[in-house]
Amino acid sequence: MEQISTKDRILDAAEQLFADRGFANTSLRQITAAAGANIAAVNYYFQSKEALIRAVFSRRLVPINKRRLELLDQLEARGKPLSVEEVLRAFIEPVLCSPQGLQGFMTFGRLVGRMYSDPSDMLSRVFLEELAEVRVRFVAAIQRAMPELPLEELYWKLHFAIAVFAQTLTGLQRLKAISGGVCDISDSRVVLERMVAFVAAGFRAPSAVGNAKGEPQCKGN
Amino acid sequence: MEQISTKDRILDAAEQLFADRGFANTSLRQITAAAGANIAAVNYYFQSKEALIRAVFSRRLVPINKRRLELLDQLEARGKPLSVEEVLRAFIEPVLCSPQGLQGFMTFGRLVGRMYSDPSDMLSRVFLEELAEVRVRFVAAIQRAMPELPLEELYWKLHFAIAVFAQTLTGLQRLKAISGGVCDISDSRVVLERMVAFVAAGFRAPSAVGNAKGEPQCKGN
DNA sequence: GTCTATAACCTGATAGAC
DNA sequence: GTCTATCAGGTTATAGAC
Repeated sequence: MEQISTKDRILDAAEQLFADRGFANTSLRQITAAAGANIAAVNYYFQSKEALIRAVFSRRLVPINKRRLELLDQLEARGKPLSVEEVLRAFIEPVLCSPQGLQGFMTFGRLVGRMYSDPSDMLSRVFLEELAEVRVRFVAAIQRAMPELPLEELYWKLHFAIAVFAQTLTGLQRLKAISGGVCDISDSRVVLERMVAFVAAGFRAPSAVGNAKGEPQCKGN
Repeated sequence: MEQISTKDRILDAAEQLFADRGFANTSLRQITAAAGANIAAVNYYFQSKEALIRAVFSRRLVPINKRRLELLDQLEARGKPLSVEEVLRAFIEPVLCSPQGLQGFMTFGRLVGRMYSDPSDMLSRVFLEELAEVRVRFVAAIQRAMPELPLEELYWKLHFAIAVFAQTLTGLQRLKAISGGVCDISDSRVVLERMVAFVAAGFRAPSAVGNAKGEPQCKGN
């Protein structure tokens, strides 16, 4: 019952450690030690650290992206207009509902956030590649949900939305600590709805460029 | 005219490199090379890499935090109720209006974002310490601006707000690239107002917990 | 498939000459 | 103050035995 392959144990350990400490701060030795495997094994199954990172990601992201597109298909098949909330939910729900339950969503959520904010060129490239199709579909869906929104604003707000999703998941423990335990982070459903409500309101906010004509308090900019 | 001290050249180079590549991915050798200094100099002026990181931060953050509190004092001295927008502006404006103009705001903004999302214990500790006083004051100010907002919700929304600020600044170049140049990131005033409008709308969004009672699509959570 | 041993390299930090 | 030289330890990756 408990026989998980060495390859999977390495993937599991890598996922956990990358989520906890980031990519640059996690060595292959730490991973193989945690996995009860030998340092050479990671090079036998994967060729390099970079390839291992890719594998850790794809393992979760491929089914998540599949589920995202399914949910979007369902929404669109319904025929009638989409709400921003529905589109946003279709995007995040598959992350929160990972097969490992809450524990899994915490781990992979942190991992996604780390990857999104990692400075490495390779990581952002992988991240964007892996999300390319999903991105196109969801941008179109939001455009259909808010046809009056100019494209430039849509991109800005999408940028903000991704920031909320990514940083919220990586920083949940910090939120709990800073709030002195006031914030309950144990129910992924509540986390999802809080994020969606905040972001959807931001999407509906009126254009901000008018305000920017105020006195330029930043001399030189 | 051009004689900047070695210490300052190291700080400048470190700031730029940390912003570009993160902390773990930047070596002291790269920094001293970029600064035209010797590897031993960084250990002469600062004791360790950790101390250098602290110094890079304090140099900018101390005046920024001072200005933040000044702006908040001004708002509160005015006597009458604050709006969320005013409080948020008082928090971010000092970052955007760094003395080095747009270039400086881009660099330090990226740096702040990196620090906020860095996995290292030491960095998050420094970050929170450096922000402790400012945090208390601004939490109180937002509470005064939105007295009806429950404390738990306030913390959640603050978490989202910080995410938007931090990730937006680190990812401005990415936004420009993904949007195909549609998004203009050159005017810090516009960036500020877009962030403030989005976040303020999120703060005013109605509570989301009611929605969370829907069918638990996440089995097991 | 899994191991040991090792290559080749980079890291932060420091001692000591100038 | 600024340099060279070096230390002790970490890293990824690989060759070759079992």
